[in-house]
Amino acid sequence: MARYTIRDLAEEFDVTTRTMRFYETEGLLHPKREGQTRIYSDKDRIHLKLIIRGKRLGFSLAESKELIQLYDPKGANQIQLSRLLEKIAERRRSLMQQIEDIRVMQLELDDAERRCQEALSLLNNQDH
Amino acid sequence: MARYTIRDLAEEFDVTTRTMRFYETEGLLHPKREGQTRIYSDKDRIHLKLIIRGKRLGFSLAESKELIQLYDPKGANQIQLSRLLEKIAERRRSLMQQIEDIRVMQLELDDAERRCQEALSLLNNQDH
DNA sequence: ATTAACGTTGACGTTAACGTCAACGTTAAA
DNA sequence: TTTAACGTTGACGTTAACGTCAACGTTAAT
Repeated sequence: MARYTIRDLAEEFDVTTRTMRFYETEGLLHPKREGQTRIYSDKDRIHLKLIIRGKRLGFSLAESKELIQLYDPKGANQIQLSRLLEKIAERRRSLMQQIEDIRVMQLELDDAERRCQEALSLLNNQDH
Repeated sequence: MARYTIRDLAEEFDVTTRTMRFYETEGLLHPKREGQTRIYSDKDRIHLKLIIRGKRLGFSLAESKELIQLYDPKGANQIQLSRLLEKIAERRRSLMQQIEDIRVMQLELDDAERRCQEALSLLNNQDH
């Protein structure tokens, strides 16, 4: 089992230590303590990675918290498990929507780039 | 040229009229006026669509504003055009990162679903 | 022994992206 | 004609996700 300081993980994932402590008060990380000092495990590291990736995909911290819970369904009862499965399906739909959004946006970037290039060559022709 | 009221577009894109006015003060929409009343064009509608899609992809309003500007590079000078091309490239990188994030997250959802199903069948076996 | 680097808590500030509410004008139907 | 539905501006409130700062403790090197 690896041991990380708050700074180790903060630097690895390019967040501040303040952010790490904030995630803890929000129930997203659960480091152990040695005296006052926080000690993070591999599990905490994985959770942090999920949070960061979630952020890149536009998820809120509350949503990332749900994602983390999906990761570890031990101790859930039948009702909770069904709800988890629903959330998984919901997440899948959201991701598929995002893929479609990205596809469309890429096409639009193609257009935008073409228009930019055209405008540029127009300017260059005027120069000479 | 189509004409839309604030409510038309608000309902179509499921935002409030307050939000539409807010986007205007932020320089993202530019409806014409008839008296006091706002009249939105097809162009405004496209802009709103870009904003909404941007939000689904986790972009801020400031970023969506940039996207809108990419759409319409007329009147930009050479320096601005180069910067636009840079932004386009930057957006592409961001989108590719998102696709990779989605791919990984889908694999993790596969895992999570499997674990949920396993936990469920365990519970069902205990029942009987 | 004293600095420097790192850790802690707690209180308060900040920004984005709206929501809420009051006070008002315009048009359309009953 | 008055009430209902829709529009407006302006001021202020709210939430998420941190940043900033003060005041303090611990360890490690000079």
